[in-house]
Amino acid sequence: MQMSQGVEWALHTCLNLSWLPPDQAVPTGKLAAFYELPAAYLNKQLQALVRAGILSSQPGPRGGFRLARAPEDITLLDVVLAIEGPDEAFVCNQILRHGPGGRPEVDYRQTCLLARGMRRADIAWRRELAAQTLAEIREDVERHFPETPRNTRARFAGQ
Amino acid sequence: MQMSQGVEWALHTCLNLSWLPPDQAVPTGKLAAFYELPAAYLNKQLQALVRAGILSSQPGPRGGFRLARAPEDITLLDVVLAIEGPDEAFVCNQILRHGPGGRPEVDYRQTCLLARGMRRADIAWRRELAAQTLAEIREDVERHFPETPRNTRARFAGQ
DNA sequence: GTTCAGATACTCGGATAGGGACTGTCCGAGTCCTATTGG
DNA sequence: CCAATAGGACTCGGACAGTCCCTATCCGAGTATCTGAAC
Repeated sequence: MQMSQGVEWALHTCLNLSWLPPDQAVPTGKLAAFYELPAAYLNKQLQALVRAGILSSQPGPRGGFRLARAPEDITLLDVVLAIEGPDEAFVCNQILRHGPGGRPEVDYRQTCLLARGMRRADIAWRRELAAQTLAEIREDVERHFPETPRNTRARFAGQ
Repeated sequence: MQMSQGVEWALHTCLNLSWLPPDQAVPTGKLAAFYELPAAYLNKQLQALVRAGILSSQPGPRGGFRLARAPEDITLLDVVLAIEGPDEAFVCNQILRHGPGGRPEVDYRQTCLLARGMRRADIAWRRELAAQTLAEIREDVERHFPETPRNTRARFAGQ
């Protein structure tokens, strides 16, 4: 099991956008050049973020992507779910239905205690991701690396 | 991101084995027939459990698989890691290294605050899985479905 | 000088190929059981 | 009757194809800007 690397791209890109003025749109090319990523593929991830309501897009000259809402209202879980989809990692295929005494009308995704145990872990994972907003991460970065905001703005302002 | 369905097979199989006397070995064919699973593919998953020290195998007639240690010493995390591998879901590819001011000698898997946030969630997930032992799950099942142990034993004893 | 229309260049969005991992299957190495034969 | 041996059947373990999703790319639809001319 391995998460798509698009998650990493999306997280860093959203964090970079959080340092820019809210009305500044950045096109895919500049966002990709920041980390030397393939622009067309990054664009695909950004589309998913737009569909999730995390980014807003604008076509044409002076167009690009910007944050659709405040960094305080964007959690790590929001970004991860936008890229990876809403389904949880462990999917219960209800093999108990094919076992001895299996009833077709029972929803074993709810009753199976193993599925419930896996769900408990998934909930803990989501709770931890939902507890971290983009604004908090940004503050942490500014505390540890004070020059990052200025460098980021300069990189996107240049040209 | 979706977990291999072999995890579900492995979990249920280990749980079934926990109801049998510790010296009873069950071959792949019977374990697969219990849930109508493809025997050869289930065997592949059981091999992984043997390599992880969760099951022990014995070839030849009267051979098969049995739990290698007590259900109290087998956690859900042990089974999941045996099938899925030890790596965590989010892998930090250190794209900060290719960004402005990226240093080749820095290990960004440790310093990147986004990677750290994702790691926090992964740790919470593993902590929750490690907190549930196979023995506790077994007791829960016996409490909710008292006839399950007898049915399981009968199914494996029959023939 | 101002305004309007056309052309242009730029950007997003979805549709289109390629590769790796999960899924599924098969056959060989090793082991235990059993039947037979000789004492 | 007992023991040894040879054969057979059974099981695990790793090696071999098929399929789906992630990766990567390209081109068309739409929009803001710029230029030029007309008023």
